[in-house]
Amino acid sequence: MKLEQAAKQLEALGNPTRLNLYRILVRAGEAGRPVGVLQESLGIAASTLSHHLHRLILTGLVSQERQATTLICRANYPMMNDLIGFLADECCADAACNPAADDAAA
Amino acid sequence: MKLEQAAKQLEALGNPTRLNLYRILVRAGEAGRPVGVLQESLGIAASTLSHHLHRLILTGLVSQERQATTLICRANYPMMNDLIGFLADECCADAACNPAADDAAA
DNA sequence: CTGCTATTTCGATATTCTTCGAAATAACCC
DNA sequence: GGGTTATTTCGAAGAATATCGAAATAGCAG
Repeated sequence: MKLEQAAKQLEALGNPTRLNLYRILVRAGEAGRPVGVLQESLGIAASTLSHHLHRLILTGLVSQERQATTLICRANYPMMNDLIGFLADECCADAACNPAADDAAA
Repeated sequence: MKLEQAAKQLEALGNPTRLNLYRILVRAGEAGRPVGVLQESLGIAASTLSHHLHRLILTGLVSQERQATTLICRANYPMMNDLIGFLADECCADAACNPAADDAAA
């Protein structure tokens, strides 16, 4: 079941607009970014941005928090780390790129 | 430009069938797997598998080598490591998930 | 409650993806 | 060359995606 989730997250990041968006959020750190600021940064229609944000939120890669009328978006770092961990585990599971992982692969 | 390539690779992995396929290849290690074996493992039409393999090959995540009539497919580990590196760099660029990366982010 | 700003939802369109079977190609054996 | 197995390319159908503008909602200020 983990594979399905990983695929969804990878798919979410596998679109240039969303990857760019996600990168901005990652670099924004804890402060996050309001939707409006993201829209100006990306130069796309508000509805398009909303659509992409929704997809990222569905996979758990991004979270939102209301502050009055504006919505602050933040990257969900633990989720990203899980995803990187999944890829790394697959990659090194059979010691192909890291001989030291041999034992763990069993 | 790196972002475009990363997005393409993430998109390639962001499909359950392809992610599964890629995982099999990753776990197969240096030995790789013939296309026919992959087809049986995945239980999909040969033409469908060929299509997915083509996409993975286009992104550089998978390579092929002929051995007589069969084609051996292998995961391209360095490419995977690059991709993981890209994600990790974005993730830790602003020290949000790893305080020690502060300096590198400047 | 009225108005204002921020954001989402709706509806629509063009593009891309996924999947398959049938036919074509590749490499070998005899 | 003829036959056999392995794999790809072709052609097509249905589903999903990306994008936008217009209209609807959310939250606050008076």
